[in-house]
Amino acid sequence: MTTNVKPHPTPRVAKGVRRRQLIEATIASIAKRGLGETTLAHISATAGLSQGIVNLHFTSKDNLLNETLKYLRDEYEQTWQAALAKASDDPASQLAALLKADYKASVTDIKKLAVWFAFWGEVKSRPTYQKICQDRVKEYNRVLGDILERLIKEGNYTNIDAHDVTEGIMAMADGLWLNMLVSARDVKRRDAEKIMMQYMAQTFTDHKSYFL
Amino acid sequence: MTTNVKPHPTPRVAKGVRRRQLIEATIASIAKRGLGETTLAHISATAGLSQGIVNLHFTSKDNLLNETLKYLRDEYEQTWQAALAKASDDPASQLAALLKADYKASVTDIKKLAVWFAFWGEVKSRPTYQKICQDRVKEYNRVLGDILERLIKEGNYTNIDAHDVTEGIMAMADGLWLNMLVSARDVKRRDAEKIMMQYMAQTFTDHKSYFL
Amino acid sequence: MTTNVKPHPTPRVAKGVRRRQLIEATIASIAKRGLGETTLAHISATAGLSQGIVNLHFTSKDNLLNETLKYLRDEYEQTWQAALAKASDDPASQLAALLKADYKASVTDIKKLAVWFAFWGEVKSRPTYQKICQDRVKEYNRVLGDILERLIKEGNYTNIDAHDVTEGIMAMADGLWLNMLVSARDVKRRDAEKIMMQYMAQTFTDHKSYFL
Amino acid sequence: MTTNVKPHPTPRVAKGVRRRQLIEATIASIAKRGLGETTLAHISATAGLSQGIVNLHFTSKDNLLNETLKYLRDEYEQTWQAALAKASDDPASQLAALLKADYKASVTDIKKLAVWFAFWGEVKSRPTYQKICQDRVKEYNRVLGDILERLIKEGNYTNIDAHDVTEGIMAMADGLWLNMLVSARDVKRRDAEKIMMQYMAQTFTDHKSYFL
DNA sequence: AATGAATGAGCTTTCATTCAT
DNA sequence: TATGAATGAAAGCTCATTCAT
Repeated sequence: MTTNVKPHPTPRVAKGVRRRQLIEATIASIAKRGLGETTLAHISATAGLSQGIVNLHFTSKDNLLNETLKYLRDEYEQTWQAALAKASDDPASQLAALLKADYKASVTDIKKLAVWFAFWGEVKSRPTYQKICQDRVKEYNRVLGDILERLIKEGNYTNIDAHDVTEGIMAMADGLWLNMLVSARDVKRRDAEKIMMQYMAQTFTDHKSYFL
Repeated sequence: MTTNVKPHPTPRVAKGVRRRQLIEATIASIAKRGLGETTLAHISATAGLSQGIVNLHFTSKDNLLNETLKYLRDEYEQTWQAALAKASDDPASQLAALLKADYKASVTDIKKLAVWFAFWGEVKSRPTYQKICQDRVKEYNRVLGDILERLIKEGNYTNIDAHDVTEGIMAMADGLWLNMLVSARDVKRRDAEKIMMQYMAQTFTDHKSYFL
Repeated sequence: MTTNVKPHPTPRVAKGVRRRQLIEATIASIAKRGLGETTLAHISATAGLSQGIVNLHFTSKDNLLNETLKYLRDEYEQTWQAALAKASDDPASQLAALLKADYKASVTDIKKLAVWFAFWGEVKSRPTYQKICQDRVKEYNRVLGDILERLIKEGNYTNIDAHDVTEGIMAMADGLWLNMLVSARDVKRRDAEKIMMQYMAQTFTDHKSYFL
Repeated sequence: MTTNVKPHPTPRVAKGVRRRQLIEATIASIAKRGLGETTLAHISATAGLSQGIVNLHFTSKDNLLNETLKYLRDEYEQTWQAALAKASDDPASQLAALLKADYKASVTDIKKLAVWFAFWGEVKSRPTYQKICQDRVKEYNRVLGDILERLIKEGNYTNIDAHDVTEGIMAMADGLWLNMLVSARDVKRRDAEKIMMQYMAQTFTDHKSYFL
């Protein structure tokens, strides 16, 4: 007469904890398999939980993916804002601090890059993703633009257009991420940072020392 | 055994023509719906052909996607090589011609950008895609590197590292593509070109006139 | 992502019960339509369950068919072993009991015969089927051979070769099954048994009474 | 300017020749892959001809399979009738000749056995197959029955029922074929013949010498 | 007579979602 | 809350059949 006992009566945890656990399982699964091959079964298995768990906590897969993207966006924002808070007030220092934040280990984590690009790949056909991805960039763009304007004014860089350089920087930053993802070429974290800093040094020649 | 089937009115065309037709339908469908939502039914319907047609000509969906990616890679290569062939021999002209090729209408076609990013999004988990994407970049990288080395030597830009600038340019180029795709910001084709050209002008100050 | 789905009223039962239900639906479908025309849709409909149910419980159609064949093999083995257990110890009684077991209603059930032959028809090209079919026969062959040896020794049937008669019996048994399946001729259950018993009576003339 | 020339302008042959060629390709394919896995593509490839060829000559796959089964039936009938024609007139000789014909190499060809069983496996659900298979047996059954009746009368085997022995023989014959097909046990051609002959020797004890 | 590209119904399989436990 | 058996729409792929060449 064997008394049948559940092996793991999964402990109850706070709602937020479970949600974060599932979001992180989602990131892990997308990084491993790609967005297209990621199923709810993979995600719940990665989290060590049961089939139905995602629908319980997120209602639908679509919603989980949206929340995952938002989570990454927020995490990214917090990272650069923290870096900025620590820097001195002068624009060159702030610029260097802001840009270097992109090459912290936690940001260039290849798993997270893979997830970013997975979502970018669907942006065109998924307005929700597009919205979230634009949000990621909007505030960053504004802050970066302000810093550049101050730097241009203070440094008297009369022939430099703040807006264009903002776009140039952001483009190069994204492109360096892509290279880290796709490339067999040796664009590693510190290389990427160096390339970006040289761009700045060549652009703001009188503030070279801040970047190199 | 299976069932009766009605006649078919489709005109016969050469095998290569049909394959290209299907590849183009694939690109159209990915651009419209995303890679994840693109089905063989969509593709064959877009091509105005029957369900089984893809398996007939490409054996499997996977194979069709690989061939589509290769097609884009080859087309891209032909575009920049043609642009280069038309330019004069001096490195600054060649550099300008090479980089500007990225902003021809046929290249920045938003549909094709969407497809590129759709594939990049799966690169991490699909070795075949990674291979093809690396191929796209390899030759370009070599040619760009050579031009930069010549320019640096001729122009006596002693403090510029050819390799780093190569990577910087390629990163910015990809990033500008991404911005064109994701952005609601007004990074349009000519803006993107302008941003890139200013990067060059600031880097190779003595050859400004070649870029602006 | 995929689609909305309505509730489901099916009562929960133990896994083993569901598996057996599906195996029996498989047998019914093969008997009705043949192996070649049996689809998972038929099987699940016969079981009164949904499309996906077979893959849920058996992973693949192939696996379901293998398990179905094993189920028949085991059931057959249990039948003749039970018959043998009930018989007295002397070899002639055991022989009669063993052979008569083949003509019990549950064994000659035309549905099951149809399934056996359906699988035999694929044996040559399906090693898994061949393996299972050989298993069915191996133990039976050994037990029958032992009984015959004892009978030959006790009865002093010096000119009879146990091995050959074993094969002869088994061949005739299978052939009678085939005749029951194919034939419009009146080879029914009791006829088949009579034919087999006469073969035995003619072979073991001094033990006639055990068979007739 | 390459003139495009068809590699093999398939030679035209008489209709009957092409049909037989396709039937033999069918047999080869069923023996190799089983009935369930045999496609028209396999068959036409085996015959070295084009896709549409079967429908051209046989209208449908179903019809081709029916014709294949008839072909085997006719071939079998011709074999045993030829053997009978060569034997002397006395019933024991005729019986021996008739039964031994089943173990000629051309009949026990494992490929053909595989095909027989493939069709038998579908007999229950395919009335057409059943009809043809019954035809195979009907005439044989009549002839064998006649021979046995003559032998019983001449030999004064008062306790032997011709009809039952007919069925017994036919069953054993089919069963031996099955064993040859399924078995890893060493039931080879000559073994099978020996087993059958011993059955006869034990049944018609006064004519032993005709069988052993 | 022969070819083989094209068709499309039908198959197996996958998987987001539901809900009784 | 959490589970996981059950669902069923939708996917990729197969293949008998058709027919312009």
